[in-house]
Amino acid sequence: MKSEDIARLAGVSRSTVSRVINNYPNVPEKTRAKVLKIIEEYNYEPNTSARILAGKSNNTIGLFVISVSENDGPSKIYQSTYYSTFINTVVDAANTIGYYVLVHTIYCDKDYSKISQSFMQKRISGGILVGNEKDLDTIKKITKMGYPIGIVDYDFGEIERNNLNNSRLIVVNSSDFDGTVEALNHLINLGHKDIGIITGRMGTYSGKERYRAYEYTLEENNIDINPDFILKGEFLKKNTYDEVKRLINSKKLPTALFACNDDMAIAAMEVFMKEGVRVPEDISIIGFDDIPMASHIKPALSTVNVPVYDMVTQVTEALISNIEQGTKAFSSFTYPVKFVDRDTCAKKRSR
Amino acid sequence: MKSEDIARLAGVSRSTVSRVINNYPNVPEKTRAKVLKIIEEYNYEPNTSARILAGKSNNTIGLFVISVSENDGPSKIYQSTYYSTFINTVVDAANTIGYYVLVHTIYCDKDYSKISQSFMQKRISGGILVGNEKDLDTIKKITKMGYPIGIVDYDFGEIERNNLNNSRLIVVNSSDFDGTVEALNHLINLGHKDIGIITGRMGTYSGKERYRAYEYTLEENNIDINPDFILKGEFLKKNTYDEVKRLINSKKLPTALFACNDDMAIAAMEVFMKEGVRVPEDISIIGFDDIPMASHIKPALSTVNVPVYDMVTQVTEALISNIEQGTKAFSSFTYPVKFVDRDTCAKKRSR
DNA sequence: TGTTATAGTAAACGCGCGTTCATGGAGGTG
DNA sequence: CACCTCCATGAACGCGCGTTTACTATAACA
Repeated sequence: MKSEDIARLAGVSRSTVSRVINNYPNVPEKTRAKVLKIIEEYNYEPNTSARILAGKSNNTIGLFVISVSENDGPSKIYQSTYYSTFINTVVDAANTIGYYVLVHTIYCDKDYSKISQSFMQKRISGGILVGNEKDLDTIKKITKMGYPIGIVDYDFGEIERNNLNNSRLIVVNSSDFDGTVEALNHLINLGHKDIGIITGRMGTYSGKERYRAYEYTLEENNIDINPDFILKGEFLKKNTYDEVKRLINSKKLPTALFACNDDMAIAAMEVFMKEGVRVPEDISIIGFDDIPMASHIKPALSTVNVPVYDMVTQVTEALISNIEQGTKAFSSFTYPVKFVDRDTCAKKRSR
Repeated sequence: MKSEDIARLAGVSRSTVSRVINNYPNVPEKTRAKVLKIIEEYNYEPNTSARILAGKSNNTIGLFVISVSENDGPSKIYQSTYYSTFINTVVDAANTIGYYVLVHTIYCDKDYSKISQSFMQKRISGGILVGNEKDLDTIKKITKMGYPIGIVDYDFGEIERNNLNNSRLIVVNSSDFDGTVEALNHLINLGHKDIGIITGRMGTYSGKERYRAYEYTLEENNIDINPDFILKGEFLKKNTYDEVKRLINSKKLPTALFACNDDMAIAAMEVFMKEGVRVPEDISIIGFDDIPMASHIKPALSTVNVPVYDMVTQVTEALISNIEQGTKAFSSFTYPVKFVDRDTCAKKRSR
């Protein structure tokens, strides 16, 4: 069933059918109704490929979820729960406005080329980058071709430094620096001075920001940073276990630990509790993100709430708006985060 | 940049370029190399729409996540965590074999038409149905058009009853009946006779199967079913709270409760603990699915593990294999589930 | 050397639709 | 009644690529 068939059945020409489908004004109501009736009757749907080829937008955006290769089989699906919710939100927001979403998983340092490839092959109208390290070269390449992209969690400065101000770029961040400061101040107010950190991936913006805020806050409060208290994490539970074990076996334990995300905070708690270190009596813990599980574990995790849903909806809507209006300027949004105190923080006890 | 440009630059005709791209045998190695060099040099990527229009497969499958409309704003993303992991798994499995995935969210009873629409408009090679109630009419329609679809969790019987045996249909189920029987037998072996259930959505296969197993097992063990102990659930935490509260306020409490999924089990536990009913001392609880959170809450939830990752990977691979081979027969897979006893089951105490 | 098989390639058509341009007819005005 | 305007509509072209067909140069053979 193609538009030609509809035309024949309706006793008009293909052009008229096309005009009806695309809501052209200059077709009389009577003819329009006649054509619409046939379309309805035969369940006709125009072929998207042909439309795109003939110059129409394809109403499809690409979502690129950049994750870390795990190769742990089934566990993979657990690790990525956080990013999974991104997908749902983007799809929902886009579908609502009549856009389709083509989802890709990109593994860091491996298949960034899939991104520009998808743009060129599929002629998608725009893309959204979410997850770990976003490759600057890819971003440059895409924007240079004139395609719009939305990025969740990216360094504004990087945009200016690379003269990307006039690109069709949308960046949505959360105020991670402030959130981290707030969380750490809470620990300091409880009397803690020996405050450790499990860092995130330093190649990501939030990873850098959260660590930067850690250094800043401690310095601001005249607290020396103990290098032994800095655990190198990857935003994953995976290697957190070993790092925390090593911390426990070292000479001195901090009295508080700030983890750069909830997954690592939860992993740390598991190790502590298994090794007989009580939370929060012996050590206070704060996470970041406020994933659903944070409020369900015992003790409930104190953490920093990030409005992921709002951020992702925003980037999706802003992207589509950019697609339709063809804006050629960089725009950005920053969402406030909020420290949520639950049951993993306690006053420092004098030992 | 189109194939004509490549042809000109390589000093050959467009046909030769096409032959190179599509790996036709009858083009000498020298010419092939020359063309490939130009393609590489100019980063040429053939236009997918044009290829599809010219008769090529588009290597894209549609994923239709059927969920329940919530309209709870942000909470929506929490509710759907379970299905979100489906998306990731499908995308990963498909991408690995070189297929793209177009993701749609379908709300029950509302936009089933989006499914067939996507098939006709986008000319996707196949589709996967996941989530709540799958609309039989839609399935009939798609298969009648000759398109293959994979379904996770669907009644085999429905296939035969509707003469869909010769359709390109793939169904992947888990042995929910057996799993439920195993879980309930565990409760019975602990001495429980007053066993309640929070049902799932009865329009889904697993919802029906798990309830059927409940009736079967109790009858098999000569235990009368107390209608007051049957709570009507929807697989969501949402209305579970109220149902459980009502149960607590009624004359008699069961000594064990089987929830048709973990979300509802966890919701029930929350209510019980808030109302001073101890788990598992006062009431034993078992869930279904074994979502990540199940093992993290306190007390850790006893539940039935479903190999979601394997099932979803299977349906994706089977679908793509069907697409490429054009098999015209129904095929099905059933995955075993396994009861996992954690900390929410205890012997029945004599009161 | 003449003939036939063969490999390599170019030209042409079609995929389904959007769009432009030309045409014809209806209605209005002088 | 003649002329012009405007609106409805159909014919034709192009989007980029796959494929079929036909042609040409080369190799193989007698």
